[in-house]
Amino acid sequence: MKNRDCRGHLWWHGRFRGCGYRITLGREAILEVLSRANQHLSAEDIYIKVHPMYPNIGLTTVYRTLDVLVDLGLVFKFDFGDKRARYELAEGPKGAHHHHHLICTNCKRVIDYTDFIDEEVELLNQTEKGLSKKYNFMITNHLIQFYGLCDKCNNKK
Amino acid sequence: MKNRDCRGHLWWHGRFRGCGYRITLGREAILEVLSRANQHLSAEDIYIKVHPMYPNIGLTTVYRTLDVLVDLGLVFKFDFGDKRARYELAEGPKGAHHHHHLICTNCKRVIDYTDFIDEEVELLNQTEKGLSKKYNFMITNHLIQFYGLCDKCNNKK
DNA sequence: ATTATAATGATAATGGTTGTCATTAACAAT
DNA sequence: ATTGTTAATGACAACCATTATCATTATAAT
Ligand SMILES: [Mn+2]
Ligand SMILES: [Mn+2]
Ligand SMILES: [Zn+2]
Ligand SMILES: [Zn+2]
Repeated sequence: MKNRDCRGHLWWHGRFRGCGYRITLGREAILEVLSRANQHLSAEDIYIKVHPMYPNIGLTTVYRTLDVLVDLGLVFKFDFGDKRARYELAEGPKGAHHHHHLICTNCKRVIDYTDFIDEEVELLNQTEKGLSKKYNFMITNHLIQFYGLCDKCNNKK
Repeated sequence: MKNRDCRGHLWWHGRFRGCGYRITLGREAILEVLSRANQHLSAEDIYIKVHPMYPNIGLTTVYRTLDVLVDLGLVFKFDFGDKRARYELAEGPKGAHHHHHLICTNCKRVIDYTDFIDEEVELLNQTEKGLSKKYNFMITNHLIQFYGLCDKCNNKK
């Protein structure tokens, strides 16, 4: 019975209810899968992983729930160049764990990194501030991906 | 008769031939369209714009040519969240014009910005160097996009 | 328990992109 | 200029992730 507060609610229930969304078994199962996963799951990945605990779920519901979660900012949706969207929890019970990505253009491996160097955090803040002012643009989020060859693919050359 | 060198070759012919690719009318037309465009074109956009100067071209050829151009690094392929890929010349006769993007999550407008603040360039270099060492990852490119609300959409609230 | 309606799931449809294959065009060799 | 090799093309079909539809069910307020 983890990740529950004193009223038996999961950490995301409040945010959900606050926006008029209902708590359903399917949504519980999908969020359970997302919070357990440490990879970047596709909609079908999630659909398959949810089946054992909730066999009646439909793939359509997975897509719809993911849309809601993305809208709420609870989940990030990524495009890593394979043809399907990839989803990843934006924040968990322990809080946010924002990170950036290294993507190998050869083997398509994706490496998360959260260990930003100080300069990177500082630069991002300054850049966002500068851009906001210059273009009168309210920045709420960013996507930063570095492409290249991972250690394995680089050694093969 | 612009963008030609003394032998009547367009600027990209050398790179093309060097990789064993042939110069065809369709490819000339597609690159012409790409170099004239100042927006982010979809494959179909390009197909339509090429028609007047080369009516027999097929959409398949547009896709295939774009694949080649992306492989050669002459064109960048982007995903801005609408369902189609967007293409943009990576370098022209005047050289590269790398830039980053501001994307309005409301009206989907995309703003290019090349006027990096000095710190941004410096920080990017440092970050790439740090990541390369830490993960033994050879970085060849990066994608940086800021999401939020553009001036118009922000004022409507 | 009743009620209003959000959510679901089976299914069909959509649409951007890719595969197939016979034909054509590019270009190196002659 | 002619020929031969083969990359490139285009019409068309197929693919497949994602959406739309709609009758049914489950949620939560009353
Ligand atoms: Mn990640
Ligand atoms: Mn751009
Ligand atoms: Zn790799
Ligand atoms: Zn906007």
